[in-house]
Amino acid sequence: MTRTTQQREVIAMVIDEAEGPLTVPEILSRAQQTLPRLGIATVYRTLKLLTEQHQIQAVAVDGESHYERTGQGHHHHFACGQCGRVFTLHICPVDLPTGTVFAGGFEVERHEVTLYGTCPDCRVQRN
Amino acid sequence: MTRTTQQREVIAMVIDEAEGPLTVPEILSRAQQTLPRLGIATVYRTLKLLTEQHQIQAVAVDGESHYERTGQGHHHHFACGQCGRVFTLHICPVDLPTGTVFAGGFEVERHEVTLYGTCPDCRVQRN
DNA sequence: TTACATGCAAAACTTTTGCGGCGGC
DNA sequence: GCCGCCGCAAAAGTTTTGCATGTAA
Repeated sequence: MTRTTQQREVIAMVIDEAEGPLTVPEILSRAQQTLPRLGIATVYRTLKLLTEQHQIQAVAVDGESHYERTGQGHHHHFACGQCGRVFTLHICPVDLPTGTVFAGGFEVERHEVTLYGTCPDCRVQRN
Repeated sequence: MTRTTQQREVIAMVIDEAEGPLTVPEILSRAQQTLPRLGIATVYRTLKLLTEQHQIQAVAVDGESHYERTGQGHHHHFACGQCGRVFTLHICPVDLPTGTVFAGGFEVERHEVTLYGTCPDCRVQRN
C-alpha cells in the first residue's frame, strides 16, 4: 500500500499552495526549503504517483510540463513573458462543449487555452 | 553566409507539407525517406536556424515541442488522442485582441488554443 | 518487524557541441 | 579552393531505475 510520508506531504502542499502550475525544478526548490535533503528522483516518483491518483495533473506551457492540483474546475493559464511564471485564471474565453464537431469531422473532447503576455507585477515595474 | 543544402531543403519541405506541426522524431523519419543518412544533429541545427530566420516556429502540444512553418495566419491546433497526430485548424474560438487586459491586470499579447479529441480518420474507424 | 519509500548514483534518453571531412558557391 | 555544413561521436542536460538504508504502519 502507499504510505503517507513527509516528502509526499510537502510536495503535495507545495503544488497546492502555488499561484499556478509549477515545473519540476520549481517544485524541487520550494520543497527543499522544508526538506533540504529531498532528491529529485523522489519528486519525479511522487509526481507520477499523484498523477496516477488524479490528485494532480500535468499541463504543457511553452513546451515544458507544469503540475497543478486537480479539481480546480474549468480554468486556463497565463504565462508571463517577463518573469516566466505561470498563473491560473478562472475565466474561459471559449465556448466549446464536449462533443462539438468541427468542419472536417474533428470531435472535441476538451480544450486548453494559454494566454501569453505580461503579469500584473511586471506591468507595474515597467511603468 | 548560410548555404542552401539538400538537408535544409528536405527538412523545410517536410515541415511545409505536413498536415500539422511535427515533432523532432517525426521530422527526422520523414526526411530520412529522402536522405537516409541524415543525422539528428542536423535536424536540431536546422530547426534552430529556421526558427531564427522565422521560417518556422515551435508550438507546444501535450508537453512536446512541434515545429510548423510561419505565415499560416492565425490558427490553432487539434491533437488526436487516438493516433497522436496534431492538425492545424484555421478556426479561432477565441476573441482576444492584443492589448486586452484581464481582471487583476494580466495584459494579453497572444493566445494559444489546443483542442483535444478524435480526428476524422479515427472517428471513422471507431464506427 | 516488515515492506514501502528515500537518497544516492548509475543508466537511459534527449539535445547540444566538437571535429575531421564533404560539398555549395 | 575556401569555408560553411554534415555525419558521427562525445558531452551536457533531463528523467528513470537499481540498490542499500531509513521509516511509516
